[in-house]
Amino acid sequence: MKKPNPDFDRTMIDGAGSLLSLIASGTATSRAELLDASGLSRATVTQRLNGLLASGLVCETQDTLPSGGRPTRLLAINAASGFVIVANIGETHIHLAAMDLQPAVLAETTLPFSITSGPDDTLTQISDAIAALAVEARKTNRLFVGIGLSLPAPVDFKRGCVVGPSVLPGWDEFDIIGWLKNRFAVPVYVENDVNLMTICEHKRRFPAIDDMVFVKIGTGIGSGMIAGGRLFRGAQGAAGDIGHIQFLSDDAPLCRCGKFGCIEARAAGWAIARDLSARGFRAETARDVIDLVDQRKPEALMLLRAAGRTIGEVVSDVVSILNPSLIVIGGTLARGGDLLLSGIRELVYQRCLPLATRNLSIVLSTAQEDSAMFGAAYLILDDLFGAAKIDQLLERYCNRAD
Amino acid sequence: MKKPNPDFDRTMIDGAGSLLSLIASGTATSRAELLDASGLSRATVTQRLNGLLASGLVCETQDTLPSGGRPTRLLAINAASGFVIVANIGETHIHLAAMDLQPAVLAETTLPFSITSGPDDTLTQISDAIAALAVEARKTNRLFVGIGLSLPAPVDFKRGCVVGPSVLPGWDEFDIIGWLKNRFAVPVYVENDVNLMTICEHKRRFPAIDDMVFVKIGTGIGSGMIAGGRLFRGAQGAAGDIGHIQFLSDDAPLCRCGKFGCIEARAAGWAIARDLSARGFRAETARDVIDLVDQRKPEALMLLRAAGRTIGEVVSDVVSILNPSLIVIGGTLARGGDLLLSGIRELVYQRCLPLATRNLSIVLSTAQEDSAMFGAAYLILDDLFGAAKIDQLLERYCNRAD
DNA sequence: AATCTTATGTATTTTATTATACATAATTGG
DNA sequence: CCAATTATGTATAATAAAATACATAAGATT
Repeated sequence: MKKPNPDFDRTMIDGAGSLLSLIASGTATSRAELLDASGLSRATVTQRLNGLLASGLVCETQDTLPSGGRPTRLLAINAASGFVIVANIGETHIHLAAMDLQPAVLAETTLPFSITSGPDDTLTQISDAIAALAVEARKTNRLFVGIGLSLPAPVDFKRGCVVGPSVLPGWDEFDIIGWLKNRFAVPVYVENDVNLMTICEHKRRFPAIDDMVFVKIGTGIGSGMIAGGRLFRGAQGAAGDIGHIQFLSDDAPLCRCGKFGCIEARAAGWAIARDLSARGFRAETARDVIDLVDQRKPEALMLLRAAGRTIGEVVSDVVSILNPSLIVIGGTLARGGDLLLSGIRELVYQRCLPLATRNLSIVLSTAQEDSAMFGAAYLILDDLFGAAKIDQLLERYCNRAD
Repeated sequence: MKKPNPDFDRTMIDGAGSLLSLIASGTATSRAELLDASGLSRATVTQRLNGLLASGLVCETQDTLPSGGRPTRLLAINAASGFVIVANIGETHIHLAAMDLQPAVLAETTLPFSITSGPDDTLTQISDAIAALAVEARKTNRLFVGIGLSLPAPVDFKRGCVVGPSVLPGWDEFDIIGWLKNRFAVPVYVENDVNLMTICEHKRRFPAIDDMVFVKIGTGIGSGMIAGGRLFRGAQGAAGDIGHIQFLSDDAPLCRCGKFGCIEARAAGWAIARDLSARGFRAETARDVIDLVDQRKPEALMLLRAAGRTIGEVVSDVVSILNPSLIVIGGTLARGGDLLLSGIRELVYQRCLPLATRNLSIVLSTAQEDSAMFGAAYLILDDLFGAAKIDQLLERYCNRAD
């Protein structure tokens, strides 16, 4: 494999990190904007930008901006210059993908997975798959920039471990970042799947919105929050864990957490499936519920609508507390569409103060199955191309080019 | 009045803003730390720091740090070099204070106030009082750095106005910042009183805690949130407005907002006073309630305990959603101490997942009446001495020194 | 008091960046 | 095709900051 540019010398991109960050974040997409945003002089910007262009990390796009005179050439991160590998641990499978810096999928794999597997076995399997994907991705002379892992459990993002008892027995406090860094010399990120879906939804559809909440209603119920434009994780990474908010009533059902009356036990996929089973239907998962809804079974329609109202109670609490400008409803049950949404809207507009709902939208997610994986890619790229870490990344690009 | 230092020349502090910010934020308190934190060279730091010292803005403290050799001289913002004026609009009075940069009170005034006064009249009164305080404070040759206004209503911080219907009729959308800037050529900040109390509690007692919630339980109920070390305001500045979160029951009382079952109608000062009145006591305000509690009237004790549990229901929702590491309970009813606290703790530990309560503390506020005013001062100083605005502030110091 | 240690200031050289001015490039509109 | 217009690169002088090395300060230790 040839190097992308043999005339490349590492001194050419000394100090170019800030420019790279500006381009990556979309703050500056042209030379003129770069001059403005960086505060550097024309000569310096030209010199450093040439370094970045020679390194292959940055490229000029096809498009130009007409300006009345010579058109402005637009700059962008060269998506082909690197790749990330993300893995999403689901309830029955692990999906892995190598993605370029767009991020767009380059290659994928799926592994079988049992929730009872310990972290060591699972991470060994994942590592092998990562290694295979990396070999593939490297064939096009890309730099391996990072690994992202999505888990269906509360995650302490900074420490990179699952915290608290969860659906993943044996993972509590296990040092995932340490384990993976031992095998791969790249930055490793671990995050909860709902948080990653939140990031994906925010980056893709609502990048301009600073305060939003994503609610995932699938087999379980969870949420992620964007506060001031950034994911809000709370003290232990448990922020947004709304599934086990309770409200009591005469018929409060038993939740899988051991308490009575949690909204999960009232409105999550498994709870609706339970209620449908009691009425003689065959239903176990959120998907079964949606299948029955699609068949227009009246009982399923009724239960989903009721679930919407139940969830609406909690969403209205969230709105009162956080005052977001957008609520996005996702997860398998969100395929129920307006059936679910109307109940949520009903309760929110009934319960919240006018001030909080004045500019509030409540919409359905358009995210696909793979949104957690894209979220992981966004998370990695935003962090690595951010001002704080960009110089380390540049360093790694240089070492490769040697 | 003499200038603090006649040998002062504005070119001496060119570029010294970043150093000033580092000192103000406490990031660097010595020359060595300044060198480290700024990344500048020894010569540059010496030169700019000398400028700051000559300007009177920065001073060396009495204390030095023993180091084995020559002791390290510590640096600090010279609290005497400037002043802010803050005003707190309460239900019956407006308190004003001039404060130095510590912040510590230099002079105070109180004005009578009626909630029905319109913004124009009120601001005229406030302005006159500010002008008088400013004359006083300027006698010691200080620079007037900013004005802060605390309001008992939801505030859109960026726009500087009250939003939504509130206890302040006629103030909705009134441009307070514009009005005051018209009269005083200094930065003006407007914020909700509970948010300011939150800032005060955070800065004074828990500066190291990144995620906390302050709950004010007085005549009404409100809260403020620190998320990631910063005040979280939400989309319209209504974040933390938890007083009107409802939960239904057979005996849901009517709230002053017009809905049934809000926690305010169940557990705020006015609601307890209402219940005590129904039992033949004379009680109207939160203070009346606390007086009866102090007299150990069983009915008052019982109602306060019950209020604790009611508030605990909402606080447990807040904990589930935000995962803070600290809850601070303040406001007049917080004088009820453990009587109130135990009910809150009981519900939170009962309802929240162990992960969320593992490292959670729930404590009483120690804040005094004036905490909103100190909060306002902290808000002003943190913003003006922050990296983003420090150069403007320096500019103003220079113009004065001319 | 002499010595050690760490803090702090300063002079000098070297390097990096800016400012300025100008040259060149790539369009649009006539 | 030409002029107008805006984008972009580059040479040069001027400036700011860093690096280096050394000098001095102020306490602790002996």
